[in-house]
Amino acid sequence: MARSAFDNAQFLAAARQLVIERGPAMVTVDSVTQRLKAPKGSFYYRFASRDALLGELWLQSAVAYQEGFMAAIDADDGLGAALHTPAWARAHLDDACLLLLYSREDFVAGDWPSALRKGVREQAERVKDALTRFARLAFGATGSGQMRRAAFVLLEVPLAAVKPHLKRREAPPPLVDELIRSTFQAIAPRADAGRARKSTVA
Amino acid sequence: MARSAFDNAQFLAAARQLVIERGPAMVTVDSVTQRLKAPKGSFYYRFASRDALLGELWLQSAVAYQEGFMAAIDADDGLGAALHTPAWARAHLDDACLLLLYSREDFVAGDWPSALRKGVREQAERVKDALTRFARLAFGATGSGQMRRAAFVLLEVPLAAVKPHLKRREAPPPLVDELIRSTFQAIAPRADAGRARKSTVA
DNA sequence: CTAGGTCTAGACCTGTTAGTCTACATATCA
DNA sequence: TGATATGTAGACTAACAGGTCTAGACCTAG
Repeated sequence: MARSAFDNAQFLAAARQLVIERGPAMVTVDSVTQRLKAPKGSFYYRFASRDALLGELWLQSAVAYQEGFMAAIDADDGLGAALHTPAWARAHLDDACLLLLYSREDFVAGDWPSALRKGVREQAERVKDALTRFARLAFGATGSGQMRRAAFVLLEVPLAAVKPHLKRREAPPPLVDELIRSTFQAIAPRADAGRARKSTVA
Repeated sequence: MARSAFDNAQFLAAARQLVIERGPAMVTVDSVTQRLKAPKGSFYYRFASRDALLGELWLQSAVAYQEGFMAAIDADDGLGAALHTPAWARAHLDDACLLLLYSREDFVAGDWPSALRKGVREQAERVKDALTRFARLAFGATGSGQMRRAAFVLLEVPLAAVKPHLKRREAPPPLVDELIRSTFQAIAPRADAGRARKSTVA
C-alpha cells in the first residue's frame, strides 16, 4: 500500500504554518502540498476539499482555545475568562495568531463541509451558553443588553487588546492584562465578587 | 470622443457596494464592470489596476473617518475621539462597514500603487501623531506603554465595540457609547479633565 | 467636413486555482 | 506467491482571475 508517507496531521501542520506566515487566503492546495513535497493526490486522498482542511484547522484551534475559557466560566471566574485570551495566546502563540487574527469566514467562506458543521455549531453554542451564564452572574439578567456587555468584556476587549501584538507575532505583554482587567472592573464590577483575588489592580 | 458613459466615481461606487455586500476579496474587475454594465476597457482606461481601485476606495473612507477623529484630538477631546467611531458609523454606515470590518491588507495586499503610497503613509502618520498627542494629555508621557494605552482606548476598544453591529449592517446602539465611555474613564481618567462635559457617565 | 484625441467594446492572453483521473508502488493477508 | 487495500504520483481539466490589445464610436477643433 505504500505505507503512508503523509498523514492528516502533516497536512494540517503545513497549512497552519502557511496561515501564520501568509494568512488563510494564501493557503492553497498547491502551497500546502509543495511545502510537504507531497503530491496532490495524497492531499485529496485525505481531505475532501480545501475547505475541509481549513475548516478542520480552524475548528481545532477554536476548540483548544475554548477549553480554558469554558473552565473559567464554569468556575464563575469572569475575570479569569477575560484574561484567558492573553494567557492562551502566550502559551500557544501560533494557534492564537491563526484563530484570533482572522475570522472564521477567512477559513471557510460559504457553507462548511457537513462533517464540520456540527462541530462549528456546538462551538458557537458553547460560547453563547458561557456568555449567558456570565451575564447572569455579572449583570443579574440575560437580556440583549447584558449579553452584549458580556461579549464585550469577555471576548471583544480581550481580543482587541491582544491583536496588535499577535500581528507582530509576539506574546502579549503584561500591560495587556492590565488593560483587560481595568475594563472588566469598569463594566462588570460585580462579576468577581466571590472570586479568589490575586489581581494587581492598576 | 464618445462622451464618457462611465466615470471614476461610478466604478468606485460599484466597488463600494460589492465590498459591503460580499467583502473586498469578492471585488473583481469583472464583478465591478458587470454591475455597471461597463466593458473592461473602460475600467482599465481609468484605473491602472484592481489595486488602484481598491486602494483608492479604502483611502477615501480612511480619510473621511479620520477627519472627525482628528478634530476631536486637536481639541484635546479624548473621549470625543473615542466616541467618534460609533458616531461616524451611525452617520456613514456603508463607509463604516467598508473601513472598520476589514483591514487595509484586505484591500491591497502587497505593495500599494505608487500614486496612493504617499496618502497611505500620511494617513498612518496622522494617526500616530494623534495618539502621541493624546498619550501626553492622558498619561503625561509618550513611551511605548502610553502609546499602547492610547491606541487601546481611542481605536481598539471603539472598533471592537462597533464591529458586531456593523457585521449585521446595523447602526451601533447607544449601549456602545456607554461601553466605550466606561472603558475610557477606567483607563484614561485624566484625559477629559479640561473638557466641556456633557457626558452621561454610566 | 475631416483629423485626432477620448473613450467604449469585448475578444483574447496568461497565470493560478480547486479538483479529477489514471497509473503505479508497496505492505499485508490468504 | 499473488490479490487486494491503501496510498503515492502527477498530468490533466475547467473555471476564473487580472491584464492587454485592437477596432471603432463619437465629440470637438480647425
